Amino acid sequence: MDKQSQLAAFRKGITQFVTFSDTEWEIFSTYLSFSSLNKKEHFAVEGKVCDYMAFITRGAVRYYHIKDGQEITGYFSFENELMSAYKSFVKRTPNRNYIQALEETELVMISYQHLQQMLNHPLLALKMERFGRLIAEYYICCYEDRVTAFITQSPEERYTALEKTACDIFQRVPQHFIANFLGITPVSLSRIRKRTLLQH
Amino acid sequence: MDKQSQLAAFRKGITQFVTFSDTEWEIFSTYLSFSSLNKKEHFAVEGKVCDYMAFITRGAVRYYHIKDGQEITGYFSFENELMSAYKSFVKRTPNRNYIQALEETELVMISYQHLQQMLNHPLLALKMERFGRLIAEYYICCYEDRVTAFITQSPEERYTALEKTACDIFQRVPQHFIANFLGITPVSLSRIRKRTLLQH
DNA sequence: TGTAATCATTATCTTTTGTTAACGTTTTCT
DNA sequence: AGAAAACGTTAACAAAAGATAATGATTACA
Repeated sequence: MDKQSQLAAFRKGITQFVTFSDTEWEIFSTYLSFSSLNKKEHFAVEGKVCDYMAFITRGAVRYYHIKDGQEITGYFSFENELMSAYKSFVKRTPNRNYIQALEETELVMISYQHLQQMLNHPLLALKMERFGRLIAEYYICCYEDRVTAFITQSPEERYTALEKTACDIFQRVPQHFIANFLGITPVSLSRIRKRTLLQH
Repeated sequence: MDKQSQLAAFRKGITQFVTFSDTEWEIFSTYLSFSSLNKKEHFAVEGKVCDYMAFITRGAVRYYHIKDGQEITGYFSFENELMSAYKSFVKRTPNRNYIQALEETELVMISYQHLQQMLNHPLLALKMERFGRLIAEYYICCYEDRVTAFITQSPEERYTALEKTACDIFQRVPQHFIANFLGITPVSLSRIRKRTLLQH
C-alpha cells in the first residue's frame, strides 16, 4: 500500500477519537513514519522500552509473554487498530512482553519523541492531549470488558462469546494462540469446541 | 474529616497526575463537591449512567456484577484512590455493575457536567485534558497487569501474588469477595489458603 | 519437491475447581 | 441481649482443566 493510502486510512481510523483540520493534519503527518513487519518479526520485545505506537494499515500482530520458557499469547491487533506496548511506551519502562507480526504487516508509526514534540506544539497540544486521553479511555473500556469476562464467565462461556463477536478470528489466528487469549490451554480449547459442537 | 482536609488530601493524591498552581486550584476546587456513603450504600448501580467520579478520602468500596442472581466482586478501591464506573462515566452509557461502600466512606466528587465545563474553561482545559489522559493511562497499566495475571498465572499464583503485594486487604475485605476478585469461588480460595499454608 | 515444523485432535491420567450442603463462629441489627 | 444474617471451613461428589504423549493433517521452507 502506498504512503498516501496509509495516511488516509490512519486519518480515517482515528476519527473515532479526534478529527484533524487539513492544516492540523499537515503538521501532524510530518511527525509520522512508516514501517513494515515480516511475518514473525517483532515490533516490541521484552526488556526494551517501546519507542513507538503504531496504526496497523495491513496485517495482524499478537502480544505474548514468556513464562517458564513458554509463550503465552494475551492479545491480538488487526488492521485499522492501534498497537503499542502501552505501559512501556507511556511510562518509559522496559517492556515485559513481545509483540510479533502474525502476517506481513504495514504500519504508520508515532515515536515517543515526536509525540512529546506534538504535545508541546502550540497548534497541536490540546488536540493531542485529547487524542491521548480518548485512546486511553477507549482501551480502558476494552480492558474493563476483558476483566469482567474473566471474573464472571467460565472458559466455555468466554469461548462462545468470542465465537459470536469475532468468529473470523478463528480463520486468521492459530487456535492455540486463541486458547491462551481465553486463559486456557490449547488442549482444553479443543475439548470445549467439541463439547459445544455436540450440544447443537 | 472536614472539607479542607479532604481537599488537601485530594490535591496531594492527584500530584501523581498533575500539580495545580494555587490559582488553578482555586478555580478547580469550585467544581468539586462532597459526599459520603454509609456501609452498603451504593455509589453506582446497574442500568444508570454514572454521573460522578470520586476521590476516596476515607473508606473503601467494592465493584460487583450480578450474574444469575449472584453478586460477583471484581475490584476494590480504598482511600486516596480514584473511583468511578469509568466506562459509563466517559461514554454516558448505562452502567453494568454496582459500586458499593464496604465501610463508611467519604468522597470528593467531580460531576460529568463540571468536568465538561472545566474541559472548556480556557485556564483549565489543557491541564484537565492531561489530567484525564494520565488517569486513563494509569488505569490502563493496572488493567494490563490484571489481565496478564489471568492469562499467565494459576488461581493459586494469583493468590500468592496478592498476599505479597497487598496482604492487608485480607484484614479489610471479606474473603469471599477476594475470591471473586481472583476469579475463583470462595470454597476454592479457602482450599488454596490451606494448601499454601501447609507448604510452609 | 520433499523434509521438517507446526498444528488440532484425541486419549489417559492427575490435579484443580465447581457445587452443594453442613457446621460452628462471628458479626449485625433490632 | 437475643435472633438473624453473614462468614470461613470442611466434606463429598461431579465437572472441568492441566499435563503429557501419540497421531494425522497441514503448512512452511530450503
